[in-house]
Amino acid sequence: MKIPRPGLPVRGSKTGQPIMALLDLLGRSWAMGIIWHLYNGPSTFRGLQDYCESISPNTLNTRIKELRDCNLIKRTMEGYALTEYGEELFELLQPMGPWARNRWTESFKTDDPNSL
Amino acid sequence: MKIPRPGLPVRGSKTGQPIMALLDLLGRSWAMGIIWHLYNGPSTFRGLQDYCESISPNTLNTRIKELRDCNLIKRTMEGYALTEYGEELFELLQPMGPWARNRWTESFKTDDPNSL
DNA sequence: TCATATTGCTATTATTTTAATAGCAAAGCT
DNA sequence: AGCTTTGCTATTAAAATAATAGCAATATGA
Repeated sequence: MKIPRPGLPVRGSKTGQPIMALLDLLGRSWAMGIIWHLYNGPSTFRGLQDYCESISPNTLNTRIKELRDCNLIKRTMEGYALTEYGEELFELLQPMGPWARNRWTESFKTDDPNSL
Repeated sequence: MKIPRPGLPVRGSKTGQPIMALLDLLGRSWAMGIIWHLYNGPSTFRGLQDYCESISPNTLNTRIKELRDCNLIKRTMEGYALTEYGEELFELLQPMGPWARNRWTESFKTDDPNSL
């Protein structure tokens, strides 16, 4: 699949708006999970495989390549790690954790249809 | 594909941590794009099709169903719209727009390998 | 009332992604 | 020399998505 880049057309958007390219990139299987995991520290290829319980090496490889090409992760001596950009992005994603745990989970418990 | 739910195992995570379920849901083609678009206001099925330039009706349908089941969007008389939860989630996603435009785009212009 | 348009959707087929599995070369122990 | 770890590639199978056509229900307009 074509690697998205801000400024170039991507899957579903001919304008190349940076946000569309970013959503395309992050909306691929495991992309956000990899970023999420790497915030805990560098991880080897096989460490990532273990974390993403059902990813295939092909897919992981592809995703790694894409994320590297897009400046979000890099190789280090301890394995793959977030770049400074990757860390910034993670910090934007981070609030989703508490929101999912607290608010979103709660939405499944409501029987009041008006609240949706 | 199985619809993710906080507390149940999802693609790639047996623990069912809410964040994993959320990342699974959002990491499907067009899911974030649909949420992004609907923040501008309600949109019909065909309006969404136009927005997602290359989505197929099957996929759009599936995605709509998933997002509805997960309490992020709903049907209204003016078309599909974000629920209160969907709006909250969008607001968490929103900062990615400026970041993509300003910081991320900039990362592609750098020739200094040390900055990555 | 008859045609036309819009909407939400299904069906079918083709293409693209992803998963499952095996395995290999290089490097580092022991 | 044998064993492990690491980062992959190759092959095949399954699943997701796209492309395209089209339908039933409701509205609109002449």
